[in-house]
Amino acid sequence: YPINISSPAQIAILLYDVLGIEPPDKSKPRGTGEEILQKIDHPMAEIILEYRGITKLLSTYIEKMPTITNPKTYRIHTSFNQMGADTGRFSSSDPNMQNIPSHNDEIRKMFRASEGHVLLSSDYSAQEPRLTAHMSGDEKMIAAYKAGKDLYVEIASIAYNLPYDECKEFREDGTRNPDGKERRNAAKAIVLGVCYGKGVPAIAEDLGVPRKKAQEIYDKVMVSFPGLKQFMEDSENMARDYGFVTTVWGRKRRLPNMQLEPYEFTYIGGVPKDFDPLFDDEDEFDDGPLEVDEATKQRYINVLNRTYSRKEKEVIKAKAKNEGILIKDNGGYIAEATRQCVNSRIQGSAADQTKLAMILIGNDKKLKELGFRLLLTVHDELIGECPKKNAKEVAERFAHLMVEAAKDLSVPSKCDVEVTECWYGEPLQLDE
DNA sequence: ATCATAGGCCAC
DNA sequence: AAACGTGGCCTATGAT
Ligand SMILES: [Mn+2]
Ligand SMILES: [Mn+2]
Repeated sequence: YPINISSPAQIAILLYDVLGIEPPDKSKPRGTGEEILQKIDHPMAEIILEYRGITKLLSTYIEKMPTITNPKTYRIHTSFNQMGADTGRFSSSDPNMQNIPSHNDEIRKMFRASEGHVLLSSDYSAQEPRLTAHMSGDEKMIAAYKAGKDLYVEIASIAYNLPYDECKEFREDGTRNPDGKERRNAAKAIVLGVCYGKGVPAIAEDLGVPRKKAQEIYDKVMVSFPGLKQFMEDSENMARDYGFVTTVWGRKRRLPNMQLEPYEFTYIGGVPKDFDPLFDDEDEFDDGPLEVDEATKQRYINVLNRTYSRKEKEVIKAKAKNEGILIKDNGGYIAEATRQCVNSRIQGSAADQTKLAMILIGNDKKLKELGFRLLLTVHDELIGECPKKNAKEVAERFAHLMVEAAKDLSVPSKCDVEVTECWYGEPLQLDE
């Protein structure tokens, strides 16, 4: 029988039914995602992965772009959606120019500066961690950035109890240190994971270390940077109290789910199971459904809070249903909102900074005189073009204004500028 | 044809 | 036993 290799459903039939392979991830018994296929030791899994990789690039980028270029200018015109993301970030669509593969030599060559011009791309270095350091006020984090240190290296050295230099990718003499790189990567994964609300088990999985080891590192990071832990708790409390969180520059993100009750109770049918209108002397029924009384709610809440297993919770809910009471569990929504609290403040502050930089750059007379024009924003990065001869002057001004966008913070900002012919291409030398 | 959803995957 | 945040676009699939 022919099968469609582009159909996840048909691939699942092939792998799990026809070939009888055991699903590596029990929570996704029919999954065919990249991580799952990598764990399957069968030539078919490898072939599917290869096919996916190629067709993704082919359909989304290589075949798509030529069909939407302006026939006269050969330019592509994207839409930047000012309110595209709830955090304050732009989104980009039709086409999305914020997810062009950056590690693929073939695709990046597609985008070039116009004749006689160069592309300038300036990327904030560690934008989000720096803003996290600022917002948290954590002395050690701030000190690390003030001293021009690499925070991830700093954290690795604390977590592993090793000198700073043992946690760097490169040694003083310029030779590589694979152990150092691994330590730094682990620290980076943990800091980012913490900021995004990742749990310890998932961090362990990422790092390929036992859960216990991941927990150790996690705890050490939290103890070493008390301001960070406080910042996370403050962010959650802000959202619980006010229903929103704010960024460094005052942008709000509403998170109403933080104010949900963990459980909501309603009578199925609007009245208790034993409700008898003939013997009910209160007229509450006319005003809508009856509310479950506090004592009953509390009884269920006490039982529910005694267990952490989803299965047992389901049993309790089923029992309640049998007694005519519907229990809505908001735990999942609250957990999600709790992760969004911290992340939104960080991501939103970064978006603010980048947008402020865009305003400074768009209003700058000098850049205008030098023929510079902003083309794209990719969250922590701005891309523009200018005449080749002005490249050096523009590059300096460009980066300066991006740093200037956040000048009164407790940590410095830093930008890396690249001047290229093609997007992500080989850096050009800037003479004169 | 157009729309909605799911699974999957690209970016930061 | 535990979803890591923010997006958009691809194909498949089933409904209108
Ligand atoms: Mn960056
Ligand atoms: Mn970037």
